[in-house]
Amino acid sequence: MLTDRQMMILRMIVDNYVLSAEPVGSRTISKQTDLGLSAATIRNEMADLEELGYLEQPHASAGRIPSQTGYRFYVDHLLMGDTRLSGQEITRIKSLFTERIGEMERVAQQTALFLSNLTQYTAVVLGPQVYDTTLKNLQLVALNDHTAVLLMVASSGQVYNRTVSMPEGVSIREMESLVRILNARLSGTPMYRIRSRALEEITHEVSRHMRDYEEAVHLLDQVVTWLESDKEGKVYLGGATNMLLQPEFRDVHKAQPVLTWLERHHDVMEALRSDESTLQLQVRIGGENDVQSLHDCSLVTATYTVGGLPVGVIGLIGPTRMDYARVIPLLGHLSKGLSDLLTKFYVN
Amino acid sequence: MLTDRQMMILRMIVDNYVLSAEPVGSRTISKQTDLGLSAATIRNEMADLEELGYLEQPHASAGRIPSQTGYRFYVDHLLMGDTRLSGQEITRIKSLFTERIGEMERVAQQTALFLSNLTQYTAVVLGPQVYDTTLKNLQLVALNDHTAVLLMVASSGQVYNRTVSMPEGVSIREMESLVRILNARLSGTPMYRIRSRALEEITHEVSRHMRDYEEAVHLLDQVVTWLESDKEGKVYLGGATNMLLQPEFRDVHKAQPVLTWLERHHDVMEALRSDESTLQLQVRIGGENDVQSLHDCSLVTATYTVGGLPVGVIGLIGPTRMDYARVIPLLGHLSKGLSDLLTKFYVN
DNA sequence: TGTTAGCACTCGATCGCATCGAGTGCTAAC
DNA sequence: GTTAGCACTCGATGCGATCGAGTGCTAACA
Repeated sequence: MLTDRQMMILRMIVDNYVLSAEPVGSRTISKQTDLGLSAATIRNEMADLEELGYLEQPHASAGRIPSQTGYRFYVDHLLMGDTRLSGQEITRIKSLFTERIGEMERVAQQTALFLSNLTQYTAVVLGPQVYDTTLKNLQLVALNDHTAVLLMVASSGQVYNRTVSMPEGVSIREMESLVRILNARLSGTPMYRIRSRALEEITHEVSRHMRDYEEAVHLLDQVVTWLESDKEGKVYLGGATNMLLQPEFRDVHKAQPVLTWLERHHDVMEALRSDESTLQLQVRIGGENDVQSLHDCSLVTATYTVGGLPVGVIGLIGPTRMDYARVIPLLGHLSKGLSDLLTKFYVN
Repeated sequence: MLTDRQMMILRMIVDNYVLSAEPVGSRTISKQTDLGLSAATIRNEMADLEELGYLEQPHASAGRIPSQTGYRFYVDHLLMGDTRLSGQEITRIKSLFTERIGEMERVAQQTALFLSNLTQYTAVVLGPQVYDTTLKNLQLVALNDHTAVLLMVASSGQVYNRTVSMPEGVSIREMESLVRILNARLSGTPMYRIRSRALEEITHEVSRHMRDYEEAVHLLDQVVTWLESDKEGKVYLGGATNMLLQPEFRDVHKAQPVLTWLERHHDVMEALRSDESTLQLQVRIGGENDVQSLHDCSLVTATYTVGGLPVGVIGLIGPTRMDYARVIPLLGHLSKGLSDLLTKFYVN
């Protein structure tokens, strides 16, 4: 186990390195500490800390930088209750969520921008995706004789739409009655049960309203398939180019894989969605990330909820040398605020 | 005016430079040309072309690179009918648009990805935005006692939604009847005329259904404001990080402004939307761009239409040294394909 | 036993300098 | 008008000297 002094030194090294991005020397620490310890003493401690695996030396005559385990220890044991947010920042966070809610989309996008502006890191917000949602409403709006828009509102307030063109032999009228039946019979049904209920109860009723039985079944199947299809949540990015501001990514070849990964929204979603079920705030440091491209990054994520159920994730991606002391409480407050806002709106 | 030979040399220099990103020397041209001209002759011509402003020399003992006017001349006079798309590529473009249309969004996003994959440049697609669209349908779907989703379908097939929370003293029922009235009275109305018609004809009818007259007027005003508010089209990017693949942007400080600009979707929209009304394909080379951050880039845009009316823009952003000979016909085909697809669906 | 001053040592960063080579401009000959 | 030849330019590359921040170790000290 580390002595108190070692912890203090480790902590100072991390704090310094986070700020400067340059290896921290013994003199620097010696000067900053108030327990008048000489550089030589610090050096001894630093050598010990390196042996224990908490520090690293980029090269023989350089200062020390925290190792991955060093950061891990810092995050797990040295940050307890250390919130480095100014009162001003906290009120700014709160005021962000006092606005009227407009579209869900806009809230998510704005949260991402806010986070990235405040931190100079890259923010990721996974749009709300509710698993045990039910079907609220289904509508068909005809655009012309052969095209219509199918609208679906979920109980979580999300709206999905797709354009459908009528197959030969099916009129818009028929399609409208199909949708009317579905709406009447299925509204309130959990999404994942839609198919079974549709097949059980509705098929024959639908076919009564349509001339072509084959087409009727086919069309019904298509609509149901769409309804139950994964409405993959969206990914909102803020400040992706902030990555380029970080000294460790000044080399294009370092930055490129990360930025490219960020463009693959599907992968991003997959990577973050896995943290969702544990309601905890998660910190993934460097190699702790499963994603290869993020091995030089850290990823801090928090889950936000509606009525206590996890529905989405907000997160920050930055270099391993991340300002955890700021980022962690920031995400904490923000996910709380977002949860409260959404809960107020979408829970009865 | 340039001689035929000068044009040929200019053309070869551009072609070479586009490929290699390195200044082109006289020997290179001399070898490639079949009219057995020696390097010295080419050198003379190149000196002339430089004096005329079509070429530049990065430094005294280097080869030549095209100047902005050089590119301009190349694009305007040397590319006529020169389509360097393989037959395979053309069929790939066509097949991209034979799929079923799902959501408009997906089409736009996929077009952007397709373009960026095919070119290694950054693709931008402005989602369809129709100006003289009419209101097709308005719906209110209640989520609970105090929250509902307001849906609007435009005649162009686009769907907009927003969450509304009931003010004190207004019930969901009342709101529903308000929306019903609006729907009955306004559907078919051009968007820009909604406010005047709403105020003229509807205000007093609405107030008959609501207890609180003040609230009624206020609510009506809010809904109308939302309806007529700019439904700003969306911006879809593809391969933004492709920018980093280009040698001219290997330096982070060169790439950063462009990538940051691309993140500001509103600015991107503004910059591209201006080209929309001219149905022509537009080429903006380097400094021809109004946007400062794009002074080292070229922007090629094409408009796509529905029923002959411009509704959106697709474009490519790359270094000034862009493969115009490929990019221009590519955008031409693609905008044509997109226009045809959308027209087939959305025009009766 | 823990702390500290002193000192030799290491190693990246920076600078100057020589070298190399692609490519030019110019001149003279064809 | 075209071309061979040649001196010249200038970025790129490589090498060695120098510099300095920071270390590890030893010996002295409290």
